[in-house]
Amino acid sequence: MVSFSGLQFHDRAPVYQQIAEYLKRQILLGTVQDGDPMPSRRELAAQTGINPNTAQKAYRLMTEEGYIYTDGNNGSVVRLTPELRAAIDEELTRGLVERFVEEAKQNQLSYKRVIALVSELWGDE
Amino acid sequence: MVSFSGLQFHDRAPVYQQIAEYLKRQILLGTVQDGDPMPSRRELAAQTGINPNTAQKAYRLMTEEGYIYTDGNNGSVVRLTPELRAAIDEELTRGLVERFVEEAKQNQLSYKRVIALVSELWGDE
DNA sequence: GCGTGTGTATTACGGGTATAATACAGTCAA
DNA sequence: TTGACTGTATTATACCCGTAATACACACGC
Repeated sequence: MVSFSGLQFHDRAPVYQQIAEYLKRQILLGTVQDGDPMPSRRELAAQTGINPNTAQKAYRLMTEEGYIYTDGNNGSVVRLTPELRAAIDEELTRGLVERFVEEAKQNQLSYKRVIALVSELWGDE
Repeated sequence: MVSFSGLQFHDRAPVYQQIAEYLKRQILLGTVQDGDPMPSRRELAAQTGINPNTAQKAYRLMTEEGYIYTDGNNGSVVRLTPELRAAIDEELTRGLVERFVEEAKQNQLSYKRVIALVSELWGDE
């Protein structure tokens, strides 16, 4: 059963999008695999403290994007193909860095300074 | 006269916030300096194709943040102190990188991979 | 059968954002 | 003085987001 107990919301994106993104992260981490059952709408809502309607909206989004499917009354299940996994990696990894680089350039930051700041702010490693 | 003709809006933030951020970028670039006159609300609205009320909202935000002040009926003027400039740099530079690093860590990206991706996607330089 | 849980749908409300249409008072040049 | 511009304010509408309260049909175990 896919768990959303570790999900912490922020206010920079709609809640239902954050839920979908959380699932994608779990997929990339290998925590969630093809065929894994999703909690019910009401259970997810209870886990995360949101409204069941918002949970339903998240499931609709994930269904539209192809990451889950719903079998009648038996709940929803994760669907994962190599293509979907590649799409997630593209969005969460390259897409993240692409948006950052674009914004950094828009702010006229130099490559050198960006690298220095990333190194400084990364902390350990 | 401060110009907003180069401003291109996106939909990830309210328009009035994007206007304020654009001014801050111009300040960091040195294009805008202390005492520079701002266009009128209606002129900014015409320049950028937005509603004068939204422009007014942006001016109110910039006034509250201290980057402009309004002299009665004579229009608004940019105010720039070393403290304000430092605050802008903190927000637009360090803040940007901080949010990126946080999100990258949340997605379990390694420091090494992030640096590699930034280098790859940066292009020239 | 009955209760519980399931997915799904509808309606309503509040808040934030943006637009739209005005309105008013002040300034200033013609 | 008149007209055009200025900043400022108000009201209305519309959309998205999230919550809230229901409602319905279906499936399953007791």
